[in-house]
Amino acid sequence: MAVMDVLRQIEEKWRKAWEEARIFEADPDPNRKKCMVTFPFSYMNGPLHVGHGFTATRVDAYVRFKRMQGYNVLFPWAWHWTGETIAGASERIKDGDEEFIHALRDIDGVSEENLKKFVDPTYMASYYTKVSRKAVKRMGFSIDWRREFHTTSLCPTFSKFIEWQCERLHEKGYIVQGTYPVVWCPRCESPTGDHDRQVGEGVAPEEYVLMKFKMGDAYLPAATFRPETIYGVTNMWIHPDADYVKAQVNGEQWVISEIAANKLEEQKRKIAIISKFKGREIIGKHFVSPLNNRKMLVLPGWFVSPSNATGVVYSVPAHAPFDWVALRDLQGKPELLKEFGIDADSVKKIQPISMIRVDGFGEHPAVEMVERMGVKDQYDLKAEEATKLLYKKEFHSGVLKDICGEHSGKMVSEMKESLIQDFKEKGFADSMHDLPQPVVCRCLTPCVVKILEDQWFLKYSDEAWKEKAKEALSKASVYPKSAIQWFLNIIDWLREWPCARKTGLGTPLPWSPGWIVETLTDSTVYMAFYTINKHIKQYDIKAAQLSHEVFDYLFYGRGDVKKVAEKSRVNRQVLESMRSEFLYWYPLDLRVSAKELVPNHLTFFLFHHAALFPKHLPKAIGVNGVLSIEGKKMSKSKGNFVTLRSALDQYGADATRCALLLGGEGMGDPDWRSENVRDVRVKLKGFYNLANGVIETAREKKVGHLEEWLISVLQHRIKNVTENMEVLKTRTATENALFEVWNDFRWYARRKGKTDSKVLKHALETWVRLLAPFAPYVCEEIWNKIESDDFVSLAEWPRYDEQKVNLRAEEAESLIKNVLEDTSNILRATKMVPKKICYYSAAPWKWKAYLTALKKSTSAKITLNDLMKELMTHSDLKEMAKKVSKFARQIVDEANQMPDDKRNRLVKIESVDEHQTLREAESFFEGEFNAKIYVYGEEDPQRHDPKKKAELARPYRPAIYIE
RNA sequence: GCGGGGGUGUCCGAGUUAGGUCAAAGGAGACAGGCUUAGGACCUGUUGGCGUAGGCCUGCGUGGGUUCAAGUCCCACCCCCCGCACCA
Repeated sequence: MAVMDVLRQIEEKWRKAWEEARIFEADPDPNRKKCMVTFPFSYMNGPLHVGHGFTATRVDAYVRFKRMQGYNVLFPWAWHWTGETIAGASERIKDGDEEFIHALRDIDGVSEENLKKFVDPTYMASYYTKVSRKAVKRMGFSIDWRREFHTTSLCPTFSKFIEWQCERLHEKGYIVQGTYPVVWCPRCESPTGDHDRQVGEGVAPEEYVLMKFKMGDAYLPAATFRPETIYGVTNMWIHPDADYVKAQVNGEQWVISEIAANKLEEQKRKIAIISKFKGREIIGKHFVSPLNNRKMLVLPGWFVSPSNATGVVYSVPAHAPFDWVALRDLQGKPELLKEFGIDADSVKKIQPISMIRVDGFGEHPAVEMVERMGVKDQYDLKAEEATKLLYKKEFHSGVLKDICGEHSGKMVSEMKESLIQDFKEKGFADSMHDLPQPVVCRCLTPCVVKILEDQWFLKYSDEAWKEKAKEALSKASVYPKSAIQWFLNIIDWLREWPCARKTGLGTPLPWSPGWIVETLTDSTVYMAFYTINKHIKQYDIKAAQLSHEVFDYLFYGRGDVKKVAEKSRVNRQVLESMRSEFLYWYPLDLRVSAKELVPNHLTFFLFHHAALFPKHLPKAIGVNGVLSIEGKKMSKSKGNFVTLRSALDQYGADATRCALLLGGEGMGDPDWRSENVRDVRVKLKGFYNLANGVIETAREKKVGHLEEWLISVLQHRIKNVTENMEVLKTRTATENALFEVWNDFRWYARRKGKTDSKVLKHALETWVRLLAPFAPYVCEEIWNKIESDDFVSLAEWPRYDEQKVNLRAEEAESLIKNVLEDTSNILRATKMVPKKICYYSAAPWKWKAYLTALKKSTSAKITLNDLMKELMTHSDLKEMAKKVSKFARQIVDEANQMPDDKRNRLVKIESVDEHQTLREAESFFEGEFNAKIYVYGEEDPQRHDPKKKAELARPYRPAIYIE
């Protein structure tokens, strides 16, 4: 039968068997230690892919491992429907977005019939939930499905839980109202996030400082990021052909571009247009500096963009390359000024005013920069680059010169904020938000910045809350440890987080109609809901019954059960059982996610647990890398998107699981390569065959050296896999459980020449259990053939048994490996075809000297002198002092440099019977080298030793002679 | 820019916390042999270079340094990936 068929049948068989036996359903059991592990519910706007599979398989492997260790393990599952994306996807289908529909049809495998129904977001979500649930089951994840749910008001009982959660946060002052600038689509009437943009990904609103220069009865609010340069102003730039307005802005008259006036209306300004005109109409007029009433000219600047901030720009030619080039353009071409009726001389007279000192530049950095880079004129693209470079330089290392009044002598980078503050207080400055680059919504509408009022925020800026989150973090184990610093940085960096939106699926904010709880907010403490959802479903408890009092009782033990039961009409015993179930399972023992959730979900998870469940803080957090596909980032549009289902169809569950697990651990990004997965599949089939062979042929009861060796090394594998699993090093664990053990078996077979030992079958029992968390299906099948009665999924995890460790057997085996290697090496170097190979084991006195040296070097480095002194206290050695001293010279360095654990091991086992060990391996060596093997003691008078090799023998290093 | 993670042999990928067992696990690929004969199957071995005796040389991003000894420690530099907010 083909590989796939056998494995597929096995999978089907055991998936059903597990389901029927309900072995993954977990109920509280006070006699057993519990372990609750979760995987973040995934968003159902598409099918699960192998990226989900990677993290989830790590979770399941851990869960299975813990279950086998005897823990009462709960692994629940749920689905995330909250947010705008599903609704947005439906919208795109309604609009007939071909590219999008194509992706759903070809990658997700959605039928035409279903596609039509996708215009209903609820249908879409439930469709993907159904498909994904099937894939999750096929993967062999050991889930208690009785606790399953999905989010949003479409699951009213869960919605009630979210309401409760929000109320409690609100009460504690962690949800507050505030006002914030956002990128806004006027057509969609909602904020436009990065993913919803056609143009302008990554563009965020920036706050421009507006320096207000008086011009007649109005102000020219010039927009800048560098308000400190006001000390170097020489003139104003206005685009002559752009549309400007004079407008009443919050009680003042401003001259700004018409576009700017519209923008300001979205930013909480009261705007009344007084007049409209082209820019040229104010060119040639004078304005004054707010600092000292210095009079300056408004000049034509064609580089000015009316759609950037106010469309009014002040000129600092000493420090701004654009300003200098534009001024130079006018000075060099007086004819440009004619049409504006400006006197060319007065423009010629304008000199750059130097006001920042910066290393590497003289008086006028902008002038130098323009010359260095050869910027031709204000239309030259290099002007932009020059501006950026100089800005950076002056910001980081610039110092304000004496003409800057009270700010003189200060570093630009250090005084900027306080200067803005100061100017605003004095009424010289104002500000506005704008986008540094154009942003266009997916609906093709250009976006603006809108100041949103009365939004609801999670107050992550709260210092006390941050402290609690950090404490929660410090109490949790984090795997890998290197993620801790990242979490700490994120906790510090987090500020207000908008926690409600106007559109999309979700739970309405209970106290503020029209707002819907945002997706990251409703996914912070929902794991607590798993503990009680079993009862909610079992007893058909309705949402209306789940009042805040009920949750308060369940989670906090607040109130009188009798009254709570009466009021909610939930049976009292049920309530009590829910309460104790929560107390049993919570806190969470482990939550694992990909690292992309560190800056948001996982940190929020900590914050919210610290706020709502301070007595039930998560015990551990696992973070892993993000899976790529054939070396590239997974993406539907690029076509390299692998759904879990397609992986299962092609490779089966065990291979998919193992390939994912072997892909990586820690924060490194694993890679999915179909070639690899195929190889893993073949490997697993090989394992299956090997195991069957061992089971069928086992009959030899005799336990010899090699059997002892195998059982001994197996102990190290057990220890290794166990220790790595404890810290979620799933890759290392899988690698050891699959390949390293395999190699042990292989070496055994090679040495022994046959595989009919019962010990081998016994070792297989251990091996199968070690591998079961990773490849549960095939292991279940083999286990069944060995044991027949129980599930390997419930079998006892192998225990490291120090009694079974046989260091002497291990050293003896490593001696054989070394001799094998040395012999091969000699054969390679000499290109001989051996007829006869002689091995000479080291003489007893050498062993004695060797062990003396090792023991002596345990505590401190030894010298040749010291060693000799000690050796000479033995009369037998003293008789052969010359030989001994020659030998001692050889071993003193070896003893000193030997790693401690190896030295300890050798000291502990005293010595191996080298001669005997080699004798026993004679037939093995004969088979390997196809030559006659002779084993002698180095001082054996009968030895065949024409080249006098025997005396070279050292402990663990027999001398070799080949002919 | 800020923050996090990385750069290892043909490729993937351990090892770096505690320097020596490291020419460097394991897997893949390649090569050779077996099996058997067309199957991308299975088993075994080899896989940095050199070498007529178990050795030597070169090597873990680059350049320095510490040490008897460095992939592992210190300093400087270069390069790659990821996150940076109203979005799941």
